[in-house]
Amino acid sequence: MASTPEFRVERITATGTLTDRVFDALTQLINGEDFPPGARLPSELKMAGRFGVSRTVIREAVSRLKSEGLVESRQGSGVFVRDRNMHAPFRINPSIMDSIQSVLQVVELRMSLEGEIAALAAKRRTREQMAAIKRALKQIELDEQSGENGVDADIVFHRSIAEATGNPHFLALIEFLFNFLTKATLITRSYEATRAALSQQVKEEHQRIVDAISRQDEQAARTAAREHMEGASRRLGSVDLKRFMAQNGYEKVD
Amino acid sequence: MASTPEFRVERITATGTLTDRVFDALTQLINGEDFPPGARLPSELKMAGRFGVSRTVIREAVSRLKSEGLVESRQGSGVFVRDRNMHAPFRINPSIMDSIQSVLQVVELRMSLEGEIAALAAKRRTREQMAAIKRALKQIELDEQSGENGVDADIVFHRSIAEATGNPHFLALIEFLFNFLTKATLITRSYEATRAALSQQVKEEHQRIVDAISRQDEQAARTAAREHMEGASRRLGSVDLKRFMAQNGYEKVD
DNA sequence: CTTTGAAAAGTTGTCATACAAGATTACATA
DNA sequence: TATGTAATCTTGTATGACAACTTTTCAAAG
Repeated sequence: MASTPEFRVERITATGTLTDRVFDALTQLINGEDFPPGARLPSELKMAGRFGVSRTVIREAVSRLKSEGLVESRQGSGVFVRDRNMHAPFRINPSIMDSIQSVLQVVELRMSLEGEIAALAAKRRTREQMAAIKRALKQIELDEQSGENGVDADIVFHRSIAEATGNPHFLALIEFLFNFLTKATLITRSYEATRAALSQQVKEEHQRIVDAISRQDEQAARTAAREHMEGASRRLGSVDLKRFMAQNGYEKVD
Repeated sequence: MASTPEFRVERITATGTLTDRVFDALTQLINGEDFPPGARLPSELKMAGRFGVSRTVIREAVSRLKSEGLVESRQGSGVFVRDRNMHAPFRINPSIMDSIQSVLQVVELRMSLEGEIAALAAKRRTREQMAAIKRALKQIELDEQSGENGVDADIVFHRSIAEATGNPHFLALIEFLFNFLTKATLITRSYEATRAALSQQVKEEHQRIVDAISRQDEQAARTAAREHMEGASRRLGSVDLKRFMAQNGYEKVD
């Protein structure tokens, strides 16, 4: 019975399209106290009035809120804040990828996962999955010999292991993290390519993972994967990531 | 110099608003071969013509594509498919949460993380963070005594541990997973509440985690957290999740 | 023939208006 | 008081217009 709560039109972002700004403002209001879960947003017409924009802009902003899972709209009734639930996606703000430390934090997340993934893969892999893993490992060598940078093959390799867990969420999450780390990985590999010794090191790390999974030794697989990741992290830390990112068109901080 | 590639208007979803359908169709086209990264989508006017809808609908669909990180638009120039990068969010389709197995897969993901989180927390926690963890543990007991279901306090507890890792991504990811598992957790706790022995069991599991973190024993923390999660998983598996979800208004499969 | 520069055309961003479709509210009537 | 229907409100969609910006075209200058 309570009427639509009043809300402050505060702090409209100064940059970007009007839709961007309204979206940001509404996101703030929803994440704040102004519109708790279940609350109804003011009508599009009212919001247009308050924000001083057209209904078109409001609708596009709301459309994005829907996409983010923050609200849901019911024709004839209104737009309602979703009950803080399972529709909100997991995001990593790309603009944080501007420091070595930030990248390493994502690497650390991946590292944690790779260990568990390897262990689960060791426990559950089928014969077919094992074959796929070995194929992927072989492909890495082939790529190396033919002068490819090896990133794609590397991703296929780790993905084949994630698939062997039998849990699709591991695969999905790993792929998501790859999106962030692809370029960083490329760094490492190309860096390594200039040093045969290091490349050999990586090869051995890979082989240890595969062997452990092959003989279904959970603990060894976890350890091998973790060591591989730690090695990657160490190698990554030794290049000037910041300069690399600038050269490769990474986005600036907002 | 190549002209805008032709595209098939295929398989427009049969349900939902026009915006939903166009969004789905465009998503398919982008994920397929039709619009590779870097490609420019046809102009909004052309798409409106092809799909047989107004430009309004196209714009709202594109607005959602932007929100998903699939495309970016440049005024005066066009809408371009982003090259596979870091803007795509990680999602778990809520509609898969309809079977016990699916829920357990998410639980397994969380389980893997909790172990690593506990280990990292043991390694890095500050004195302040340790105090926060102990406060959170105490709050769980208080809530239990005052008859609360304890879910909120439980979340705060695990969150305080994730914070102690010093890596914000762990916290963000754990919170994301909580969104899926909150109700499932509630199940377990309320189930446990009816059995003092089980509740005691959980209390001991919690205590072991805290102790290990307190004395900065990485391995013990990992083991304790993993055992706690395995226990939760076991307890979760023993209730009729499907019926519970139906009673608690979980969404139906689309 | 090449370069230059400005007009023309194309595209996204924003506004305004209108009506359709569904939901809610108000109110007259039984 | 209960009921059903009209009035009203809200979101969904369509259309037309113009602003802001980019790309293309093409004629004039060198």
